[in-house]
Amino acid sequence: MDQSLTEENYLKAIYSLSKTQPKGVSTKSIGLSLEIKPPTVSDMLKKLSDKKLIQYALYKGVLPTLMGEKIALKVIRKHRLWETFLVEHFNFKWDEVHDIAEQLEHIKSPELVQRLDEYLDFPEHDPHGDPIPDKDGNIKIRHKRTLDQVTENERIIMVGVKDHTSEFLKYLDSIEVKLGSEILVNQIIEYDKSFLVEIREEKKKTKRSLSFLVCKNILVS
Amino acid sequence: MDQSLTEENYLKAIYSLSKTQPKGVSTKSIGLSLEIKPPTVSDMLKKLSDKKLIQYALYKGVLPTLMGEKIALKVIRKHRLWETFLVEHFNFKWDEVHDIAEQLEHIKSPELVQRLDEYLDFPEHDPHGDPIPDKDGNIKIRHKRTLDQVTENERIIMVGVKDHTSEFLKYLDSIEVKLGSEILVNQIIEYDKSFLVEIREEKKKTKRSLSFLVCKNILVS
DNA sequence: ATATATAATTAGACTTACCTAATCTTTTTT
DNA sequence: AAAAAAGATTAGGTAAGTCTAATTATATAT
Repeated sequence: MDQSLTEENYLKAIYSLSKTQPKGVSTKSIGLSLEIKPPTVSDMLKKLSDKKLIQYALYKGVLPTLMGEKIALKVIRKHRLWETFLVEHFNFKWDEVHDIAEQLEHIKSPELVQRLDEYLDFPEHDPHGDPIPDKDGNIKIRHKRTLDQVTENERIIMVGVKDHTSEFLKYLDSIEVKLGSEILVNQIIEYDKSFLVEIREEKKKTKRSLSFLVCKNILVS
Repeated sequence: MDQSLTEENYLKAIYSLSKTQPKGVSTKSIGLSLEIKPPTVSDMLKKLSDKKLIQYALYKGVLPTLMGEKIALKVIRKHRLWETFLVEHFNFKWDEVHDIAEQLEHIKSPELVQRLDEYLDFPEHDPHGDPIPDKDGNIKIRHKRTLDQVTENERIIMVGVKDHTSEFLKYLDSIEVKLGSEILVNQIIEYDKSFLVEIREEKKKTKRSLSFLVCKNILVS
């Protein structure tokens, strides 16, 4: 009945990749995402398919079944709840929690998840702005724009990141861009598509130049 | 450098058993404690011995080395800190936390343990009265009496349990005996060595009869 | 449309952690 | 002190999850 830690990781990866490969997730991309060689992935796909957790036909990409998706969402729920917990109660920074949550997400105890959710007062988003699935696996995927899609003179709010690496998150810290920051796009430089913006906090207003790559990884609404 | 989850469990079991088998822990008892068959235990003993985590000679009992003991104490520390956390902050009962802590104790993050310890304000005892090793692995093992060793008319304080099963803990709940309860031994019945006691709480005083077996599993000071 | 490149799978092997059956050692009993 | 019992180890095997090398299938490019 229960999945192994490894199976959970595969399902999570397949679920996430299916959002960008909706016609079927390739063996190769799963391997890249989990740092596992393709033949190993192939074996696991067979296994997950036998368990009816993914749809699989030889040489075609895979997609989670309803059951598989449900399991993936449970793991993602736990991951994001723990990240929220670590930041809100243990004073970790948003770039420090991923690896720990990667372990905590596999703790098996529905009761614990319930208490955690209550303790956090049923949060809807984790510290990176990602939505937290509810206990039935319902997730609100609001289709968000990235900052690079915003036009000149728009005023938007930073609501999430696409790149979750500690490197990127620390960079955002250094330029004082955080969830909830108000960003005014003053000018878009044609040449390199970089953005001149004004970041407005409580009292402070700061002018910054943001590269195209950085803009591509900032979610706004 | 790092131990596997399995190795950690063996070291923890060996450490604990060494307290009652100080001349050497038998293969059989390790197997019983971990519910693993002796030949499997033998294999692991060889492995742990190669890693210099236990002292081992064929057909003799084993004991942890300094390094092995240090690792065991780290795991025990995490287990007891998590149990404390679950009871104090997530409102679990003392009989519900063991299995969850059994999983949480293997989370690898020294930083997390440190924050957990701080969050709990550096507790010295877990919800069952067991001492929590400090971050250097120092543990205060106070040699405590069990209730059956107390003489008539003594007044003592309940400070721990020897039996950690949910069954026993729930029984104690049902008779309202908890850590810190004041117990007055009124009479010891010769025939079955049961104890007639008075349990004193804030306002209430309750008379109870406790069987010899129950007394054997209650630690007092 | 065929050749080439890319991707996926199969075949065979390794490690960890487990097992049973058989053997060897130590302890206990008579 | 020898026989019996208990305990520990060795031998050989299994399942999960990984790998490399070889093969097969699909996609791409002339």
